[in-house]
Amino acid sequence: MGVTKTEHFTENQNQIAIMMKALGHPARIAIMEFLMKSDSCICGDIVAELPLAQPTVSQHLKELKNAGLIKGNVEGTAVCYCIDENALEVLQLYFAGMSSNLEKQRNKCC
Amino acid sequence: MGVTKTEHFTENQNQIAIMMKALGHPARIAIMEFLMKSDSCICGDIVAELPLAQPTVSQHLKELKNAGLIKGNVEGTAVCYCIDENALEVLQLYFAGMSSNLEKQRNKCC
DNA sequence: GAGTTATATCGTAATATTGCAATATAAAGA
DNA sequence: TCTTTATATTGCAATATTACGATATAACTC
Repeated sequence: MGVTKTEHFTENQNQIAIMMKALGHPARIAIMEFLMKSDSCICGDIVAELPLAQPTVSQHLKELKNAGLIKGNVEGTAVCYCIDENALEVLQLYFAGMSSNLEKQRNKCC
Repeated sequence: MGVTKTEHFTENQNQIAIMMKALGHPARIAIMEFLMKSDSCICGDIVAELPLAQPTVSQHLKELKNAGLIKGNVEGTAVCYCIDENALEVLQLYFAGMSSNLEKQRNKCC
């Protein structure tokens, strides 16, 4: 097989999984951290920063964009990529909710 | 090729990516949510809950465990899986840090 | 328009993931 | 010990991901 059975899970579970999957690669984590720390969001600067070829970086950017984690603005010949704050908030709230939920249930088993 | 170039990224970036990757599948998100919501952490109950065959669920549990997100306790013939609170806290703090960082940098570009 | 610069897409090889049937293992009970 | 029950492992087919050279596209500059 090799096909994920997305249809058996809730829309929310699939949505979270898609975002997590996009973040499940060190290059894409590095891109997110670069966009967060740096003043620049120019694609060329990301390519220069990462130890990967330009087509590879372009592909990683595309995946982050498809997952809704970043957005891209064309500026002349350059493209400016930025973190989508809404997406990040979804993730932040998801994990905050999980953590506080765990707190309540402590020592229930194991 | 097809091999992730982990050696070019920081240990922290790789560690975060490993955990995110493990959560990058709806079945594994469903498992985490089940372990969070339910009183049970018995493997058999997870298998019963998920729309996947037992070997498939076993494999997903293994991946979550390898990523450090859950821990397993043998209890007779059953195995009790629980969320590793430390791992979840790492993720929660990671996203909280990102969110607050973004807040500061709002409207810098794009 | 020709050349330059920045980014995306195509094509492809190497490798990884997903899912499950079949089977193995390991503990509990008869 | 034999059987049952619960979980893990193996093996394999289908598919997805990763990386990059080659090439395409698209917007500036002259």
